[in-house]
Amino acid sequence: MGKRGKQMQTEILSILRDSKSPHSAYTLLDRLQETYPKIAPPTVYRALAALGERGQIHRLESLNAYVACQSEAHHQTSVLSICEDCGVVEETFEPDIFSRLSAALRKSGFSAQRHIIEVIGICASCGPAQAAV
Amino acid sequence: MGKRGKQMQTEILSILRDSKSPHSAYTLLDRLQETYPKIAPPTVYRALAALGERGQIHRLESLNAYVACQSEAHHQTSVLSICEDCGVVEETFEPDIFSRLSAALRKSGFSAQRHIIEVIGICASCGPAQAAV
DNA sequence: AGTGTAATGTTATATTATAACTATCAACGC
DNA sequence: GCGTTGATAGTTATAATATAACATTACACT
Repeated sequence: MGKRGKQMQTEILSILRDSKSPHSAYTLLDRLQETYPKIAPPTVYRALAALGERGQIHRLESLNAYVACQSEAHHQTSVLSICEDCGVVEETFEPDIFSRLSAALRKSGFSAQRHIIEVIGICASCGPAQAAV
Repeated sequence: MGKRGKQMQTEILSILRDSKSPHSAYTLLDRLQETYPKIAPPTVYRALAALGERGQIHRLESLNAYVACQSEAHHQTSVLSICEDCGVVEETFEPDIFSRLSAALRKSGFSAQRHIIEVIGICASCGPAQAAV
């Protein structure tokens, strides 16, 4: 890995960590171009791929967008909850659910390799309790 | 809903039902164009949206692709397992998992509205047991 | 027929992602 | 040092997915 690649990964990670809402690859590209005017999409996608492989970011498949991993234990599969209202994404660890899921599928001979769990809803801050305040 | 819309939905549903693997919107567009040479992407996306609302198809968020719902009970949320090898998608119903998931998130004040569960792995037909045959 | 509304058609374009090729650079043997 | 090699990064172009915006048609009601 060259210097430039690392640099981009660090920048992207820090942008993602500064916001709890997801960013698309092109939002990141725009942000990076403020500093590095000439970078192109493949640079961003390469950095995202490397960060993803190390478990430092998660891709939200339902949004085509990316968030920083909120845990120290990267590579632990997590549930991503997405607030429809404010866009905040939270990460929850429910290892039980993943093992039950794998077990259920194994009954029909399916061998699970990767789980995607995303839940769309309304977060605590945006929920009805808060609407009344 | 006009006649044409229904027609497209029926065609799409029948294409999806004829194959256990997912189709992208543009694959469907190509297929439909064999019969209706002039249709454009919005026609396909409108039909997919209507089918989705009625629970007759599922969108695979991780693949940007669509499959027919395999159950009679549409709108029951399901687990979609995707074989990395042959591409077959199976639908499994695990209501327990969804309720546990909602319950877990509710603890932190999140109110779940829609669950996306996709599991990538190797199906029974492609698995190691079969590789040996 | 005339009017209003919803569905459909059409054109254009936005958004997301990757292929394919070129250039750079660092490590290594000579 | 010098060329060779292999990996990384840059560049250009384009593929793939999705929707905005507006025009047209069909249809229900009077």
